[in-house]
Amino acid sequence: MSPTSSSPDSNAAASAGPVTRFAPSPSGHLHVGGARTALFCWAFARGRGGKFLLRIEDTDQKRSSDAASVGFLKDLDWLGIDWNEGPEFTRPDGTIVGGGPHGPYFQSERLDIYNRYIDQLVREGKAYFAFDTPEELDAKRKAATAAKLAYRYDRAALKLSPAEVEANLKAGKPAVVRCKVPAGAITIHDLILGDATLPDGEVDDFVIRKVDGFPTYHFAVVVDDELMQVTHVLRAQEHFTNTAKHMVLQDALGFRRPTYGHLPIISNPDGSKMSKRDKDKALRAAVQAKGLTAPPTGTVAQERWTKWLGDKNVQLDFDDALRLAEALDVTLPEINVDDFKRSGYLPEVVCNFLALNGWSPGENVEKFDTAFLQQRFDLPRVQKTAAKFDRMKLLAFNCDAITGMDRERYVKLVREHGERYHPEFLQRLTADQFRMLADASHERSKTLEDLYKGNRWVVIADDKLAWEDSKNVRKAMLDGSPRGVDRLRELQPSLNAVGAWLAADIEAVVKGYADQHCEGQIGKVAQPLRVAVTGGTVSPPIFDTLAILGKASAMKRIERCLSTMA
RNA sequence: GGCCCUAUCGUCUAGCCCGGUCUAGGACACCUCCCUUUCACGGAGGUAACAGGGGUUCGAAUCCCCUUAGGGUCACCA
Repeated sequence: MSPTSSSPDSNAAASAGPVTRFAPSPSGHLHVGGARTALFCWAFARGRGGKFLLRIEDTDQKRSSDAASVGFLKDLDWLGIDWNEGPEFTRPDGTIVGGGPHGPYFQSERLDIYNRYIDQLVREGKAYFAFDTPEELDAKRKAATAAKLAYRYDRAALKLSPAEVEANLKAGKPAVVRCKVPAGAITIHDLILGDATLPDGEVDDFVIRKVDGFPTYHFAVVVDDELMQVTHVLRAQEHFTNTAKHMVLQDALGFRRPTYGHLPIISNPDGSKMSKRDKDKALRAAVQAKGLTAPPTGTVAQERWTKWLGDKNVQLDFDDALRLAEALDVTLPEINVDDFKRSGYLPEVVCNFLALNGWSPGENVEKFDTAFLQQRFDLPRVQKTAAKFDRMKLLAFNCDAITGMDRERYVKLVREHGERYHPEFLQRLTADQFRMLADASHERSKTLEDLYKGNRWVVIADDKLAWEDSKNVRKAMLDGSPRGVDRLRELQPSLNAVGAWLAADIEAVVKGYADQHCEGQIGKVAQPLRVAVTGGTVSPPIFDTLAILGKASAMKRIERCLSTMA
C-alpha cells in the first residue's frame, strides 16, 4: 500500500472551515514575532469556524533537547491563544489544552511516518541517496561564491550507479536523501504577496533526510501539513522562497496544496531583526559606557563575565541578565512575550498591538480585542512590508487600558503582578497600605510594574531613606527664603497634632499652613514634604503618600530629613 | 553576487485592487498652550509623508516602465 493512499480522510477538512497551524521549533520563550504569527493563525481559523493547531518542529537534534523546550506554551496561554490540537498543556487553572487525533505533535516522534514517505520517493526515483561530505559541499559552495555564482547542488550523487549506491549504503557510509527537483519554473501563489515565479534551476536538489536520520524542516512540514489536514499556511516571510520546495514535495508525494500567506517581519526601530541577543547587546553597551572591567558584585560570576565579554555570541542566562541590568540601571529591551509580562503589559494589549503590526482593520480603528480580530482578520489587509516595533505606542496602549479599567480589576491585577515579581515589596505592606498605594497609583500607571518601580520609598526602612542629591531636591529644600526645610520645621508641630492620619485630615492641616504662610501656594510645602518622606521629588499625591506611610513613619522621616539637610 | 519581494508623516498605518470626493485621514512620538502639590493623566492646537525619474490619461498616492533604497532567501537551521 502506498503511504499516499493511507493519508487519513483528506477531504473531510474542506467542509469544516480552515485549519491553520503554528509550528515553532522548541523554545522556553515565545518571541513576539512568533506570537504574532500564532495570533494571526489562530484568529484566521477560529474566526471562520476552523481549527488552530500547534506542532513542535524539533527535527534539529542539536537544538532541541531539554525539558523546558516547550516553555513557550505558557506564553501562548497567557495571550489567550488556545489550540484545538497539539502538545498537551495544563493551564494555571488546571484545565488542559491540546491533544488531538493527528498526533504525535512533536516531529521527533514522527520519524517512522517521514521515513515511509521518504522510502516511497526513493523507490519512485523522486529522491536519491547522496554521500557527499559536508566538507566537499562546503568547498563547492566556497568555489561558487568565489566565482560569483549562486551555489546549486551539482547532483554528483546522481551519477552513482545503483550498485555503487547499494555498496555505499551497505558499507555504512553516511548518507542523506535529496529530493530530485524536476526542471521548470515554479510559481508560488500567496494570498498576501501575490504570485511570484522562480525561474528554472532556482530550486536545487535539497536534502530531505539528514545523516542522522531526521527529516529536514522542508520534508517534515509538508508531510505534517498534509496529515494534519492543514488548509492554510500562514508563516513568516522568511519562508517565502521555501514554499517552492514544499510545492515540489507536495507534487512528488501527490498531496493537495494548502493555501499560503507569508507575513511580514517585525523588526527593531533601527531596522535590525528583533533578536534575543538584543538584550546582551544592550547590556554590553552599558558595560562599555560605564567602563566596567569587573562584574558588579552579586550579578554575574567572574568566569562567566569574562567569557561573555570576550565573545559576542555568548548570551547571559535570564537571571544573570536581569541582575546585571538592575545593577547597571539599564532597561532590557522586551523581546519575548514573557518579557512584556514581566514589564507589566496586559495580554490583551500585547495581542492588540501585535495585530496592528502588519495588519489593520481600516476605518481608523486600532483599539480592538481578540474577538474582533477573529471576526475581521483577513489576508488581503495584511501588510507586505516589515513593521518596526514601536514600544512607545505599545506603552501608550497599555496606559490607556490600565487607566481605563475599573479600580477593582486594577487592584487585582497589580497585586498578582507583585506576587509574581515583587513578593518582597508586598511583604512590607499591610493590606490597607497596599490598597491605598494601589488607589493612588492606578491613574498614573502605564504598566503593572509602575507601582513597584516608582514607589521604592514605601519599602525602605525609615532610617535607611536617603535623599537624592539633585537640582530638584535642592530647589525644593534649600533654595529661596524661607527655604523648604524652614517651612517643614514650621509645619512639623501641626502635622504632629493631626489625630486621625487620613489623607483628608493631613490635607486640611497642610492647606491651612499654606494659606497662612505661602499665600495659598501649596506646592511650597508639598514638595519639601515629599522630598522629606520619599527621598525624591516624584510620588503619588503627597497626602496619599503620607497616609500610606502612616504617621509614625512619616514623622520620623521628616525629623531625620530636617536634621540631615537643614 | 543570483533569485524573489517591497516602497504613504520619525514610527504603526488609512487611502491604492474599482484613477477625480486626497490642498493625503487616524494613532504613537515630537513641539506649543491649558490643567496641576511632584510625576503622570487629561484638554486645545501645531510641525510632519505619497523615494526619484519617465510614461498612460483631461486628470495618478492610486495603472505601466526604469532607477534608487530596503527586506527575504540561496544549510544535513527552522
